[in-house]
This record gives sequence, structure tokens and C-alpha cells, in this order.
Amino acid sequence: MDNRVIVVCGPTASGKTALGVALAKALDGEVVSADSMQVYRGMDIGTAKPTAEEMEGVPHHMLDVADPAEDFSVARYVDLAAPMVEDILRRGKRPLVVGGTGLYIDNLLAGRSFPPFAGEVRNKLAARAAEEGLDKLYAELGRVDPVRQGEISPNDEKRILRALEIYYETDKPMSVWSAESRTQPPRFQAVRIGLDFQERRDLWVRIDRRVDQMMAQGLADEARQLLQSGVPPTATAMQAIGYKELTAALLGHEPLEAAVETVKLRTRQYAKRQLSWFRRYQDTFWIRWEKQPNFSHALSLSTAFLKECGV
RNA sequence: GCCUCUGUAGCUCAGUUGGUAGAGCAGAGGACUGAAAAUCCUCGUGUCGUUGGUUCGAUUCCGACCGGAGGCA
Repeated sequence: MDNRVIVVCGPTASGKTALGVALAKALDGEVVSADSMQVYRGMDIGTAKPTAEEMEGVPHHMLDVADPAEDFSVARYVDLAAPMVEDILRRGKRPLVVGGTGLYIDNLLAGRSFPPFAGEVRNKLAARAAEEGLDKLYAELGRVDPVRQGEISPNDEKRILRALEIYYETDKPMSVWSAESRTQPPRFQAVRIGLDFQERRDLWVRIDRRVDQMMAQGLADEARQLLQSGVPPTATAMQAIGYKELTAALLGHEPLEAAVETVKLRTRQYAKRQLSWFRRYQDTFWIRWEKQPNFSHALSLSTAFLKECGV
């Protein structure tokens, strides 16, 4: 049976949402969002979460599945999304995985399971890093899991801590877990469609305009509400570009104009990182906009491509 | 009008006791296995404002000129 999903990926503001909906309608499909920030309730404007009108009646999954105060993660994403994709398939519909979080997409397709999360262990390690210095822990990782140590930088605190956390929690080096997971066959086959601009400049223009629109739509109020509802600044949701900068400005009683410029800058830098993630897959069918997205053209290009693939 | 300071990478600036220069930011590329809109790695030749002079050699010293900032009148 055909268990292929269609992946629509690309940097932020490249038109994934609209193309995803158009394809879903053309293929009798349903959208499974792959976005690490659209999972949070109450963060709509700043994450460019599709509105009811934009969805055009197409079912969307994996939006609003978490509270901003709780910490979401890839592991939870896969736990929730993989059964959803299976359900869509079972009902004879086509799943469209649409989103910009490459990590989520990859792990959903792989159907990966993760070594356990050990919060207390991690906190202790973080405290030690602060006291003894990160080099100490990096050296420790070298003793315990030299393979993993060789893969990461001595400055990459997050990865050093996680690798040690896994080892101390499970007695098994992370590199072994990873090697084992690599032997597992992928849970879903994918046909990839990527969106980008021919000129980076045009992406920037689109990003700038979108941030301005977000502000006009009340992004600052949304950020204010997050603060008032007591979401701690350390929450994962508060890492979201836009909310991060605006809440800082609100708390510091600084004018928002400068924060808005920072939001634009950070968004451009984020888009670049997304591209570097997605570009590595050679089998992606890329649609590159000239100046502006042209969705009807993109729809015919991608349906033709999908036909070639036998979807 | 006179005086002082200033003009070095897209931006902010450092520096060369005279042997043609380097940081941060921006930008580009990359990585990515429970924070991923996060985290991390790599990449720096530019008429050293212009033009004369001194010198084996000037971006560095001297003069003039042109920008910019401030001060005195």
C-alpha cells in the first residue's frame, strides 16, 4: 500500500501554507503541520498560524496541541503526529506534512523514538557546567562517549548536556542509541517539495513585509497576553522569534520599533538556517519564486511532479 | 574666518614607534537524533578620503584640498 506522505518545506514566509492547502484540495489530503511554534495555543499571529479562511476547509493537524507554559519537544511531536499520519492514510487520504521545522519533519518520517528525557539529571549537569566550566563536561563526555564527543563542538552546551544526560540516565552512550535508531527503516516514505526564492533579497522583502503585517495585526498584544498569562521567559514557547524580542521590549519598557527591526533580522537568519537544513535532500523538487509567489503555477508544477512520482 | 578632532571591510571601530591591516556586527556556507523560531562550526584584500612631498619604502610623518563633528569669534 502507498504510505507516502507529501512534504512541503522551505524557509519561513515562502508560501508553504498556501501551497499545502492547494495541494491538499487537489489530492484529497489533510495537512499535518510540522512547526515547532505553531503547536502552542494563543500564539497565532507571530507564528503565522493558518487561519480558518486560509485552511479553506482542509483539515489541519498538530496546531494548538500544547500550552505555551509547557515544554514541547520533537519526541512529543512524533508521538502525536505519527499516529495522526497513519490515521489519515488508513482513511484513504493523503497526508501533507507542511512546515519549516526540519528536525520535526525528519523524525516524523523516520518514526524515531528517543532515549528518555531526564530533567533532574540535565539540571544537575547544567549546574555543574556553570560551576566547573563546560570544558570539564566536554572532557567527561570524551571518556563516556567519545564518538558523540567527536561529533559536537566543545562550545555546544545543549548537545554536550543531552549526551551526558542520556548516558547517565540509561547507561548507554548516545552514539549507540543513535546507531541503533539508524538501522530502523523509515516509518513513512516521502515525496518532497521545497519552496524558495531565486533571489535571497526577495525573501527578505517578504519577511519584512510579513513582520510589519504581524505588528499591524496585533503581535504586541499577543506577546503581552503571553506575559500576563504567566508564561515564564524560560519557556520553550518564549524562544519564538517575535515573542522573544517583543516581550523583552515590553518588560524593559523600551520602544517597540527597535525590537521589530530585530525580529526582522532574526527571521532572516532563521530562514537561512532552514534552507541549509532542507537543501541537503537531493530528491527535493524545488520551486523557486521570481520576486513573488505564483501559487497557481506552483500548483500545476507540483501536481505534474507528483504525477511523475505516481502519487 | 580661525582652531581642534575626525575620515581604515556593507556598518561601528581598532591598528601599523614608516615595511600595504584586524575585531565585533551584518552577510555567505555548513552541522543538527527529547530546548530546534534553539544551539553550534567555518569564511575578512579593503583605491587605509583625495593629492603632492619626505623616504629605498607611506595607510602610518609633513603640506594642501575635499567630506564630517565640535569649539572660538
